[in-house]
Amino acid sequence: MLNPAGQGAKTLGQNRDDVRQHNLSALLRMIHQSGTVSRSQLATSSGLNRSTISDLVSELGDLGLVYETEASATGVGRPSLQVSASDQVVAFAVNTDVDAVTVGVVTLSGDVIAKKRYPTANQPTAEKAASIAAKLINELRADLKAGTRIVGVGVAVPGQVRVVDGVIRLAPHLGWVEIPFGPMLSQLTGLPVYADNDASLGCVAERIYGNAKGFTDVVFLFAGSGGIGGGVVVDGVQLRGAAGYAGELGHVRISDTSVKDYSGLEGTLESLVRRDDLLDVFKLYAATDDELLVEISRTQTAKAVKMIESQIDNLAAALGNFVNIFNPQVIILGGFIAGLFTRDSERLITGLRSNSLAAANERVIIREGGLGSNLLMIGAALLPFNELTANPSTTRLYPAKEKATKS
Amino acid sequence: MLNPAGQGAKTLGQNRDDVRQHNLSALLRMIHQSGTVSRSQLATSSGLNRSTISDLVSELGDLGLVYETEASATGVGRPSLQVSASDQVVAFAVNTDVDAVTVGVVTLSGDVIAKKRYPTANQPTAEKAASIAAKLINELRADLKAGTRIVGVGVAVPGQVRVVDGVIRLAPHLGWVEIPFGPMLSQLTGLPVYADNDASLGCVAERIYGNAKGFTDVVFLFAGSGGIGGGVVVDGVQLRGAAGYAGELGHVRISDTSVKDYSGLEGTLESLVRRDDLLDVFKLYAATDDELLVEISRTQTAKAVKMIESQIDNLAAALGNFVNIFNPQVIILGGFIAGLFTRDSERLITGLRSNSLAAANERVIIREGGLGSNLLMIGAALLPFNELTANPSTTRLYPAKEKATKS
DNA sequence: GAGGTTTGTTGCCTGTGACAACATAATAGG
DNA sequence: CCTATTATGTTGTCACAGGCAACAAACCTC
Repeated sequence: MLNPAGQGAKTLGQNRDDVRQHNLSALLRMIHQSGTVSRSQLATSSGLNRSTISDLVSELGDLGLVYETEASATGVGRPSLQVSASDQVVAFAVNTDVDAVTVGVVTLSGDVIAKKRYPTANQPTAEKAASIAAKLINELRADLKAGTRIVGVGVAVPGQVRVVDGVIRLAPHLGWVEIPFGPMLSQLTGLPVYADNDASLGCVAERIYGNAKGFTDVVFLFAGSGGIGGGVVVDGVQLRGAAGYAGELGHVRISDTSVKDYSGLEGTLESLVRRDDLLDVFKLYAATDDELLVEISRTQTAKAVKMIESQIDNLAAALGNFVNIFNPQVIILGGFIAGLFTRDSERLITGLRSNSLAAANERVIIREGGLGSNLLMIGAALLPFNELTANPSTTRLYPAKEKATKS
Repeated sequence: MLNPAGQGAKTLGQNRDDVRQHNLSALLRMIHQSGTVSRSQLATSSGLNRSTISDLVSELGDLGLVYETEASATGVGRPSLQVSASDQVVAFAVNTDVDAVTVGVVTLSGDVIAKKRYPTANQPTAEKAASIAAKLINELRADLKAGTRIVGVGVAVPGQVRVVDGVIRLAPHLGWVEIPFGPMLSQLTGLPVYADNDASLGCVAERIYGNAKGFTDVVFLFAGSGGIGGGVVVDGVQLRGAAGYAGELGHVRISDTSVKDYSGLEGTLESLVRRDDLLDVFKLYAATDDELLVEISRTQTAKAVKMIESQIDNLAAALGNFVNIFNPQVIILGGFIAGLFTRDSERLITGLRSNSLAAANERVIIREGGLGSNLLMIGAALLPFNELTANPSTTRLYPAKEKATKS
């Protein structure tokens, strides 16, 4: 069919062929997002006929993307076949951070089956990071079971990424400017590489697998050692903006102060809610996220309490803005700001209410993230998987071993 | 076909029937948005075959929604038939404001063919406003040419509207709280009534007919006597949020000050960029928008200049936030803030740049709105027209005259 | 007026999903 | 244990939408 012109249209493709592709894509997406679904469930939630589902699923099976198993009977009637996403189809997930490059292997069924972290002394240069990532990918690729097929590589970057071509425009903590990271890594690995902002990917991951599962309007805020990043899902679709830089929620100005954040902007959320400030009052010079969370939850020092309260108030002001702007169903907090929320959720909620319109804030749910340390692996892998689910029958897959070897 | 599950999916409708409906809808939307298009243009931009276009357009013609005219030849080859949206199909547009209720008649072809303004002494109650609107609608309906068919009524409200059922949750300037305005007006007129926030509708109108035409990512900011409203289009789709309250850009906090806006929120854009403050320094007690714009552009008083500069700086801070959040292609300014922009565009742009990330702001275009006083009429009429374009063959149309009368 | 070009029209064809009938596998109840 | 009921998978047929090719029509250029 044909996309509605002007309204979110990209291509106005033809019709006859596209119906089939569209339905294949929709089914594969459902299966991917659920991991395992029964055929009958696919039929009811898609509205397609049983016979059509049968036909489409078998085509996905022929493509090696899904497989069917007989279900243990659960109720009256003939038990429906269970359709599962293949775990023979994988994507590599890459996260380039200040202190390490991490690469994981994620299956289409949603599991992180391998992960390697390569610590770096200081911020690596982009060339260094790319070669580390390529090395880890090749190692992990060699360890894959024979028959495994690779969709591609997804990269989660703490900075602004031009999504169309994988160029990193600016990653302040890494000191990277205008780096064609996607093409570089693609050349080194021979695989298609997709890149996006880390927090945006985290948001989508939380929406599909985490604590925002089932919601269509999500605001995600993640605070790490490298400042505060954000991601937004609007009506089930990731907010990207004209060039893919949308969702920079940490750099939203909420105050007149001239304190600068890591990107040089004044009075922003990121400049006022700082991990380092907390470490200072706790007199810690370095700490893991877990240690910091413990400290936030138990401290009673007047000075520390005051700092925490001030950060909660600033966070509340920013969240109020996001509620006015997006009217989300759920706000997901990750990193140490989740600790601020659990420390004094009432203060945060009160502050949020006083900074936003009642109509918009009355039903908002605030939650911690649910994916923990696998967040960015799962998020980054969604990039190649989205390519696959969009075009199930035409996306090229790559073999586990580059050259034929006896195994 | 089938909407991609989870990704912006509402209903997962069937397939076979829907293709036709979908294509009809897409064509009608193209025709509606362009006013007049050639068949060959429809074919190329939709990707459908000539013969299919012919078939679909003739069906739209049978439905009385479009008509074809022979084109004057423009180049080589047989001239393509021009397809135009019917001006026999109309919608009523209603705007309830502090000092008046305005009702217009807008054709599917995009023209405002009639408009009546009914001034009110103070803020009207909702009942009063509904009965005025109904009275004006009935008067305008009686004047319609025989054969005209009515799609419905669209209402633009300065406040938060629950879009699904047309309930006005809060319209601070009007003093309305929890008013089922849509159902009220529907009962009085016997027509389907749709309602939405005025600025959101203005944004969509500017995108389709005004200075944001052709862009997919738009931020719209409108400042009137009743504060500052906003609307956003993301990837060609209006930002609505979970319940339809999204886009309240005027209530975004950008400062620590405790100045309150009309909704009681502190330090927001609306509290800092105020029409009344400008009137004060100009020593005007009341002024039309045009008078105010003239004053803004020509004043040289030190006090007034300072006020204008301060407002520009605050506006720039807010726009910087929106650029970081949405990464839009274009920002449209309406009302007196458009005057701030033309007064000193350089200051505004400099301020915007210092408040946003370079990657996101480097290509942003700032413009005034292009629809003038018809903005809200065109915007409100889009609500019923969207219903029609979504379901061209099933939407019920209403006759101009309620009862058969000899004419 | 002839040739080239673009578009509308017509009849036929293909692919896709719906549908109905039947087969299969479970539960429920006696 | 057998039958009735329910829900699902499978198969063959059918309807329908859009593609396609051939032809006709309307324009331009020379």
